[in-house]
Amino acid sequence: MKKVTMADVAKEAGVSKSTVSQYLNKRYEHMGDETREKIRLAIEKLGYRPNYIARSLKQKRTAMIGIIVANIMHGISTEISRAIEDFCHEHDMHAIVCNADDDPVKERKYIEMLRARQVDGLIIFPTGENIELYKQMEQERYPVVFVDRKVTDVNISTVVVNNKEAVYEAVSHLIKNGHRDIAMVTPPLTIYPRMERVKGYKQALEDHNIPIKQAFMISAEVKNIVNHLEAMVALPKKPTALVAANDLSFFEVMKFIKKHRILIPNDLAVIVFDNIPFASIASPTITTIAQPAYDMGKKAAELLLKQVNEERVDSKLYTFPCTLVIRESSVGGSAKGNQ
Amino acid sequence: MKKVTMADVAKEAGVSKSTVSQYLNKRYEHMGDETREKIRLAIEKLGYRPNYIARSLKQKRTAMIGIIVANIMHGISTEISRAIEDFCHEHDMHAIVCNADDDPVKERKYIEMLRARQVDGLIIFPTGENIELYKQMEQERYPVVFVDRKVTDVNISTVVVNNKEAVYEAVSHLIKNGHRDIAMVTPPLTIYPRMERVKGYKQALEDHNIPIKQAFMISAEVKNIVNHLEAMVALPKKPTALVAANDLSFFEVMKFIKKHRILIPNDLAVIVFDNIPFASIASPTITTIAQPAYDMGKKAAELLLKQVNEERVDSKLYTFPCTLVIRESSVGGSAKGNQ
DNA sequence: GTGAAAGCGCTAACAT
DNA sequence: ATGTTAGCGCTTTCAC
Repeated sequence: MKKVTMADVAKEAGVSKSTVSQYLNKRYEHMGDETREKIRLAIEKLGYRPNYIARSLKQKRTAMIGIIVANIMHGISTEISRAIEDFCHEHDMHAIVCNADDDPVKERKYIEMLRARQVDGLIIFPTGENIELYKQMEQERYPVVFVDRKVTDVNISTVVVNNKEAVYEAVSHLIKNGHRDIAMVTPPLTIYPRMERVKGYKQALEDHNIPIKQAFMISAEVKNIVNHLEAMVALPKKPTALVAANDLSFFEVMKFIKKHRILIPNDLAVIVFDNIPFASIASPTITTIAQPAYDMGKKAAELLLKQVNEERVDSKLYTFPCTLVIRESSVGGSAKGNQ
Repeated sequence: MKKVTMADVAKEAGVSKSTVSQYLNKRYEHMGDETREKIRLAIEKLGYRPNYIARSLKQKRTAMIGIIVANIMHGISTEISRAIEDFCHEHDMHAIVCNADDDPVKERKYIEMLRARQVDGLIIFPTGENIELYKQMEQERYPVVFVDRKVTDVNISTVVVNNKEAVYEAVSHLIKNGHRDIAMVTPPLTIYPRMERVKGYKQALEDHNIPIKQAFMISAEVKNIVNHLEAMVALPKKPTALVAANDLSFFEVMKFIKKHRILIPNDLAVIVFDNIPFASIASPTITTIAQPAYDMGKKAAELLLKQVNEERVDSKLYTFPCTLVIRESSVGGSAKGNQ
């Protein structure tokens, strides 16, 4: 584990450090061809590798950004992160991903850790709880973009989807197919997207003059969802359709469905918010509300890099539309199966 | 985006930089209580955040390690990475993950990029193609651990599973359940684990006096697997059971199964190498060969951190046993379904 | 075209 | 118990 520094290369090549530096930064405009060759040789001979840490210290720029996802278990986080990374690589930047695990304390820790490591900016799927910290970054004009969740009272560029409208469309689709007893399953309504999704659900029912039944509206910790489902199907009137507000709650629904040998879509039509991996290859297929992860990630990265490059960007909300990916076999042509 | 440096804190607190440095490194053994308090106040007042880049330059240690996965699409990579990260965090280190995408050129690029960023060590799921580079790191005594794949001719600590034995066990299980026509599906046999898995398959058949049929042995690029399956079921004698060598080939098998409305396990018993997310909640359930991802990741991280801390570690091969997770409904009690 | 020198923000002897 | 000093490896004026 030897250490070859620029000084060693300079000495070996018989030039000065600054010339080597020029070479490394490909500024060979004013550089003799033979000097250039000497340096190339010296680098190769010594196996020299530049130290980006030292460079960053001087340049005040690491060419790294941080991504803090609220919860890596949500498939959508990974998809968006991948898109961000791709965009970064195209611009010679690197992204480092951290998982806040839905914990504001961890979120704060990661924000501080990444900033201490001098990342050039941050893309955050905010827990929403560290308002003071968000505000401080806003005020310092530190480059930040929020994704997935809107935070009130903070003026930071944000990329989200049209949660409410997308669920509205999905529920309307079910209604159009004859369903009137439609359940919704969601983790606790602590964060913005889930609240929006429930709004869309309620609005759709309302607009079609279907009363909202509290019993069909399950909002509980993931580990308790199955219990609530048990209670729901014990009712005299069972739902014929169900909307899961995200992948995690959907997995619980699947466990339940499997246990009770419920058939999709005959016994129960199912729609999920989120791309479920293999939704299309599983039997039965599952209708999904797909978020445009790639576009969102790309947009977020683009907004961040603009800020990093000191372009003036006024913070606004970018809302992307979801797509209802209808796989008819999962929704059924009618609600008769269960009556 | 102001910049508050240690000097500012020192001035504000009326002490010297070194005292502030001591404070930050929690070496307050020999520090007056009121000095300590003055510094705390100054830091808070100025909103000072230490610059880890500068610290790293001096200390020659970044408290970061790199993970280079061969292909992030393999679920196992993610699982092992998570375990590595957990272990790192317990030891106040951070891990940054890169995806070589099965491309030796990208692998090389990432190795160089991460080393230029001065990561303290590397955990690599090697493509196996950059032998010279591996050897160079070995020779420089740069801390490296390989995971998942053994590389011949390079003396680097490696963590793998007992691929051959695990498949042997799985195939024997099928045979015990009456199957004799057992197919194997795998991506191209370019890398170590796949070759081992096929060896286990062949060995099991041999030991049970079942002739190996070339037609039942599909080894093809993922996108061509479905075509090969089509050809296979067009044969007069179809297999009654199938082993998929990894998750990616399994997904292809699932597409095929769905298209032809093949029932598991009645028409075809299926076993997959790799934990398939939701194998247990999907209908039908799938029997899997589970790799001990957590243990592997932990072991790899442990081996690496030992090297980072300059403990002498002799490079050896650590082989972890897999578990055959039998979900009977997916394997069937007999092979009669298809005859 | 190339070199000398002054830092970037921090740590770690060594003084005091 | 606190301050002084000399770098870490690189970039970047500014001379020559």
